[in-house]
Amino acid sequence: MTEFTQLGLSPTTLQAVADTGYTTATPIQEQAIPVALAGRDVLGIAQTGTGKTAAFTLPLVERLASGRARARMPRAIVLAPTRELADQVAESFAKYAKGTKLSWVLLIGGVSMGDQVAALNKGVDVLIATPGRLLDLFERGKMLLTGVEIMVVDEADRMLDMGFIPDIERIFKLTPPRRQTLFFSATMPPEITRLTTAFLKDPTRIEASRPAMTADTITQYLVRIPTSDPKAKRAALRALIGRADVRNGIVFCNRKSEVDIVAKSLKKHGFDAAPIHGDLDQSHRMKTLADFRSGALKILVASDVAARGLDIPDVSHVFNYDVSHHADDYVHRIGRTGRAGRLGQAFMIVTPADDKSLDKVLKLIKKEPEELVLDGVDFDTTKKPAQRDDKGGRERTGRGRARSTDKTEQAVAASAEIPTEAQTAEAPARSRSRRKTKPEAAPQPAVEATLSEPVSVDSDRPARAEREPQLRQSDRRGERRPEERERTGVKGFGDDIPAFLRRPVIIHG
DNA sequence: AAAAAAT
Repeated sequence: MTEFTQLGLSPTTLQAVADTGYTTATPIQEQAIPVALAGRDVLGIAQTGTGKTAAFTLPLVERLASGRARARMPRAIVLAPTRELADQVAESFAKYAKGTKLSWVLLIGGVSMGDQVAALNKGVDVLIATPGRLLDLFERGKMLLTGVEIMVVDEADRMLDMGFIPDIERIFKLTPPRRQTLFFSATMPPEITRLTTAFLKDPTRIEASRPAMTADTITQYLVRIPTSDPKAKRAALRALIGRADVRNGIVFCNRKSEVDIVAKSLKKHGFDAAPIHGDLDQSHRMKTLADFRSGALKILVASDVAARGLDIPDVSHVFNYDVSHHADDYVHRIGRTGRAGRLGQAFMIVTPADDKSLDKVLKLIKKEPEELVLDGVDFDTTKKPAQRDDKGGRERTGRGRARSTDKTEQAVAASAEIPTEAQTAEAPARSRSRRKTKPEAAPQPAVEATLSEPVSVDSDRPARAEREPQLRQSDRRGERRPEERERTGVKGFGDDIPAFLRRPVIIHG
């Protein structure tokens, strides 16, 4: 166990760390911080949740604290793949740089350039950016990158997935070769290796990967349904979400349009749900995420924008409404639960059309998720309501036993019952696709241990720090619209980034 | 089959 005090940080920085309540450094922090403080390049192989963000923010603050930026000449760049991730880095700066005179600005798309340009003109030490907006501003002549002393690349493999590598390469070339580079990636595909070979100088390689695939704090379940009918899938989803032990959760869909539909449907059925994906405007995305973090929103319906990296405190459940087409996305999705040693559950709704994607997922996770049978959910959406066998409540997929799919309450109530082995053994809905997985693996009795009293969203949630972050030099928004700093439910703030983005958030990596 | 990110 290494304390932050042993890492060579200055008293000012240590005070900022102490103010966050952290005392012990994570492995990646322990290894990366001394190397970065010494001015050397770092190649960090680390996932989200390892303390990565602080591992580069702290040395950055420390090394830049003494100097001062000139107009349009930033001294450091942090590149992140998504706007939300960039914002999280900014939150990290708000915490760790508060004892210094450092200034920084968030350069992301979806918000007006005015404030960003003004900050650049005034002179800002650190650019925290997504590649597109950074290059856009550069091309407009709003900055020079020849004064960059340190460049940080976060989640490089995800940037690769998103086609950002040419942009990253270009930004590298715009900065002086003698800069220090801190480069982070969860995996090292060849293209990323090539990049590090080209742009890092004798880097210290630090690996702090978490246990390879899926954490064993996550229990994975698989729910097979006999049809791809969206109505049936939504009915199954409601049955799962309605379970008593769902404190909060994320529902992942493969398409943005599906995210909207599912969120709307859930709301219609009385669930506290809201959508998030890349087509929603930035302020809306931020607000939804803030609500979800604070516990004001229970169910987040998301595209893969929320699969990785986002600093969402532990959720109790992840629901894969669609099976990911890419297996690694599945791993990232379910990694939103079971964090920090807590227990989490992940469910995957599988239709016959998903066999191919499912195979890839199963191969990657090298596990056989338990098959959960939804009692009392009718998947035959073509038939009229019929009587329900309340005594047993055990008929399953109702191929011939139709009930209306909108009888959510029935579905939910029934699904909370624990299927017995006898019941799971011959679920008719499964027979068709089970051969795709290991046929010899007997289905397990599912989720027995997980049923519990209903838990309110707000219970057992730590009180959020009330401390208002300091007004920064670059926080022109705050200067101009001070009233927004007080509120969290800001609507219609247009191009301004609202104050809730500035509140303290749990730090991770 | 998709999502993300500059507009």
